[in-house]
Amino acid sequence: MSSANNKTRPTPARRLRTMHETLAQAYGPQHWWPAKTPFEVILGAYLTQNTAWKAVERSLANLKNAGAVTLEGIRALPVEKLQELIRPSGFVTRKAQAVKAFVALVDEEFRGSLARVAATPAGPLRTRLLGLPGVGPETADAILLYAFGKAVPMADEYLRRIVERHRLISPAPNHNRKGYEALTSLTRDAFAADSPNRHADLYNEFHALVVAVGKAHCGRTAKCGGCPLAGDLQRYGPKVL
DNA sequence: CGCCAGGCCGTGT
DNA sequence: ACACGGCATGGC
Repeated sequence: MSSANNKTRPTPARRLRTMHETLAQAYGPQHWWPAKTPFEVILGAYLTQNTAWKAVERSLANLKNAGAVTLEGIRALPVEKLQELIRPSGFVTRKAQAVKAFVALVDEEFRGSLARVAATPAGPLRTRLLGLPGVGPETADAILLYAFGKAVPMADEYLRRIVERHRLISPAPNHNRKGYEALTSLTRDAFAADSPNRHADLYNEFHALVVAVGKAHCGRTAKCGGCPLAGDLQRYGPKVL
């Protein structure tokens, strides 16, 4: 046997489901995504790529002042002006072009209607989004889940760290596409026993809680002191990193 | 003043 | 397939 308590150790999916409850107790309802409209969610999803949310807030404030938190607002904006407005969140060349490309997709393939985009089934829509420049799996899933309410689990750097540090999955290949899918697959498994009509809400809340705990405790170096999940790690994990 | 943030992409092996 | 830098900017 590899360890003394193998028999009583829950499956990784079970542990993750329990961690969701622990986080929900610790942090309460998160009311995600922090945005008023689906399009604002989408803009935030682009802008927050490898960027602190605080910086995204300043960019969104700039866009609001310019009346550009709408499809038509972005359409009317020259890319140079768009770059200027989103400058606080960095990677402006790429992000401005990427946002323009999203609007172009809506215009050219959905006749300018975000509602028509939202009405598209999650699978095909995910493929379309992944075909856009500046949209990887996480951005695509954030849009599907938080802008359009699809029952799509999402993962991020924080979840990867939590899952790795708690040894829920093997040390794993770094960062690549396969690693991301392992995380979303594990998340699906974690909530598989829950009613399907609750999955969208559960995925929504779970990721929001992961970010909440992640910001406080799951930086590049772990800050496990005071972490609500420390008990789980102590009980089942080999050691705190 | 360095490190880093709610990733993605191109290039090299 | 997978590792590795670069990408821009501002907070702490």
